Amino acid sequence: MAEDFADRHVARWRDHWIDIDFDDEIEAATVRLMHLDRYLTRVTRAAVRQVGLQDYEYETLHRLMIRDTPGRASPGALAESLGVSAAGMTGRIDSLERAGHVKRTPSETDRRRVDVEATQAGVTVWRQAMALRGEAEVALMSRLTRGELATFNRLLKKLALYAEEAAADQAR
Amino acid sequence: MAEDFADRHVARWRDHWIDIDFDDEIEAATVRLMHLDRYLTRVTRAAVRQVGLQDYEYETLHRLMIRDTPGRASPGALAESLGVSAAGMTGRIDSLERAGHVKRTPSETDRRRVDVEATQAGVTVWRQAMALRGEAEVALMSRLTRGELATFNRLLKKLALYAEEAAADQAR
DNA sequence: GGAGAGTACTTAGGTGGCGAACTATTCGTC
DNA sequence: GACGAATAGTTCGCCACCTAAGTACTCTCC
Repeated sequence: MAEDFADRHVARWRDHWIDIDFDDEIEAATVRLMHLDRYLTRVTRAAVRQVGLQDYEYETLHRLMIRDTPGRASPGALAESLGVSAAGMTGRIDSLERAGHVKRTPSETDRRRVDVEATQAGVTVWRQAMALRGEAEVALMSRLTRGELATFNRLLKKLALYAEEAAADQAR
Repeated sequence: MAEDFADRHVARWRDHWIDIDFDDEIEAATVRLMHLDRYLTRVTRAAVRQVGLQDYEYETLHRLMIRDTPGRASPGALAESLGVSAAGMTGRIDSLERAGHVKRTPSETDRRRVDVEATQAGVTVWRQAMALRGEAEVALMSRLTRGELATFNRLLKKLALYAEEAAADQAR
């Protein structure tokens, strides 16, 4: 197989870490993982632009839709799951509301609360972006055979479980 | 194996994509990949804070160090490889220069150019952050056996090669 | 049942980053 | 060898996001 970015990176850097434990395989895996994420981010951005959304608008709409209560959430919960501050969330919702992709409804049971709900227009534009994005993901992942993809997922899951655990520990 | 975030995500969403091709394995792999990247980003941020750097300062210093001409680059090249605008780069270098981690030297051959060079202090602080970050990466990747890690890398590389190619095509 | 702690969201003020215009220099070509 | 195009970097105005403070409620418990 040809050299990729990570191979070149590791070859260049093996010598610079005489004093710190530097593991070629681990470094290469990390670099590739981050590289792939960047690629997916770029692809998503392209899809999002095509349907006329800002990145942050799509991201917010997306998180709103993939909840267990799809299309409906409190600003706080949304902010939390997006890793954005509550103040930042207010701004995002303002923008989405102005564009008509989302609407605020005051809660009736608790007057401090607000419900954010995706409008029909919001759902439509989100699904358009998702479809475009999905195509690019399929194109990428199709480089693996079904068997390889299954293996890949099994290994990713082992790592993901650890990451979830570690993140939960840290939050404690 | 226990359920992870991606399993729950896919289970929840299988029903919502009756009209668009939705592949469980591909979706799970994508979600896990992005999740892991987030984890690595968070871990890096923690390491960076410990040595008293801002995220963007570390990132810049890091990119400066992992070039083929380590510790030395033009602002333009740096901006390009960081995916940051030239204007943004000016700001980052200003900040790093003020902190004494980097210094600007006008080029002698081409008077439009400037060289950015890491100072001794900059290299030291970067290496401290790297060491901390490396520990976390090893902890994560150690969840895989050596054999699994090799397989993981082989699959990642297939995807990475495609991503590089696709990105190059798009730039054309 | 009312004071104080806690919660949900918004407003205010400051910062990094972006696109576009600007400055200074070099290259290409006639 | 001189003029226009290209290139490197910086400055400027704007925008999203952050932290901290503010507003408006609800909950706890004496």
